Amino acid sequence: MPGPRKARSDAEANRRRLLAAAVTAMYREGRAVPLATIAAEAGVGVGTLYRSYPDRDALLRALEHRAYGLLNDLLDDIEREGLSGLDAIARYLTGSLAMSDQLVLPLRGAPPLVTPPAIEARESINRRLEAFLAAGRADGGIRAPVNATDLIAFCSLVTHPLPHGPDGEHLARRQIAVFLNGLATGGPVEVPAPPVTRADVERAFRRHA
Amino acid sequence: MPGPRKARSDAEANRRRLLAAAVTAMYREGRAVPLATIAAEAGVGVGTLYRSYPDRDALLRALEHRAYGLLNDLLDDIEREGLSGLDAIARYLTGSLAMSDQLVLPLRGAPPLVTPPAIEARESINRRLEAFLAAGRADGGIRAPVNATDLIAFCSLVTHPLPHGPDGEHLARRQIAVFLNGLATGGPVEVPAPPVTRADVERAFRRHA
DNA sequence: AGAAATGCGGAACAATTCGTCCGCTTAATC
DNA sequence: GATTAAGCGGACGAATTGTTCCGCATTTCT
Repeated sequence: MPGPRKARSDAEANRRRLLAAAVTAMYREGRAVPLATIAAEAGVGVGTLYRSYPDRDALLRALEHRAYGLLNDLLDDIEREGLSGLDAIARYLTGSLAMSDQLVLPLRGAPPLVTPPAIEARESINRRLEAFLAAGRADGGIRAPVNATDLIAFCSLVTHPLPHGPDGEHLARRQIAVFLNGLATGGPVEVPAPPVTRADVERAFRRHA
Repeated sequence: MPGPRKARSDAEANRRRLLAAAVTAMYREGRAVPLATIAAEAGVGVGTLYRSYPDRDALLRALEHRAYGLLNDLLDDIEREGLSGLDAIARYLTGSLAMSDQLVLPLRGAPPLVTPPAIEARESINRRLEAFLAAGRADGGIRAPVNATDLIAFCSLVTHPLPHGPDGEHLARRQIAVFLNGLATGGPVEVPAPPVTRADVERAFRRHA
């Protein structure tokens, strides 16, 4: 019996190129970028794109999965360097920022993947960030009672494509710095519910054109 | 000579309905929502939409303009209440969050409007926030050397549509609280340039699928 | 090298979305 | 109420984007 032949090596290379092109094109033109553009920039035909990723969702899922891999790699590096507490978190945030063009789109928008590996990847990130927080609270570097979810939310915000100009990154670093300062203090982590009620908003809304 | 007749009153009402529908639909389905959907939800025909806003850009410009109006109204309220310093900023951020579904889309993406009224509106916001910051530094409530641009950037981030679920708003309030804590402290507002170099990113990127 | 199957490209077709145009409705005016 | 023109709706052709399909190139294996 002629067992199943090994997969062709060019297929995987193409998938890699497609993901890279997808992330770049989406970062540049938004999620709605035509799939044909992605294929062209990856240097492959549309057929190749559709074979690996039957629809846009499949592509986005693959990007999400890849983003988890990148973040876990970053955490590997941080742990390997022996960082913990606030330093580790600072490193995590700046590291995420540095590769924000690879992470941004996949991690916002559609509901998160519920496949076992994706769940495990998210839990890994969560677990490791919680460990940094616990260490920071132990050594006094972190006093605010935040949790890993808060960190991830902030990270997701600050790595978003920034308004305009190349000062975007500079601005993002300032945001990170203020956030880290906030973590270091013991102030409240909850702000009162919006003093502006829904009714107020609608009044203003009607007042205005 | 029969002078020019007064404009019909239904036209402006339709424009208002269109803007409201646009902001809602875009918040729900993203910027790329078909214009026909917006028209349908506003209860008007597409022709009416195109008459007032010849293309998508014109619509987005109108939304941006409206967003500036809403923010300046909010600042009016805050000043009328006699708030200043950190309190005023807290109010500004939570107030913006409360109407984030009205602000979000217009203020991100395309380059900002350069028409005189838009410029004046932005300068007004900037000026008033700088005044809050100055007051806060004077009364000691704010020690971080941030500027109005930093505030606006944070606001723009935190009012973005939140990942999922109705805890989104709760999460956003926690972000605001940490940010305010950060403002209150005198820590550095700059974090070192990313310790992860571009080369590192690309290595990780290649290592991963 | 030759055979077999895997994967590729991109033309062709289908589905959306855009934006225009024109006959009809309705508000403004007398 | 009659007149007038601004404004409305929505069908329709154009343009863009999504998806399939199949002949051909490439890789793997003998």
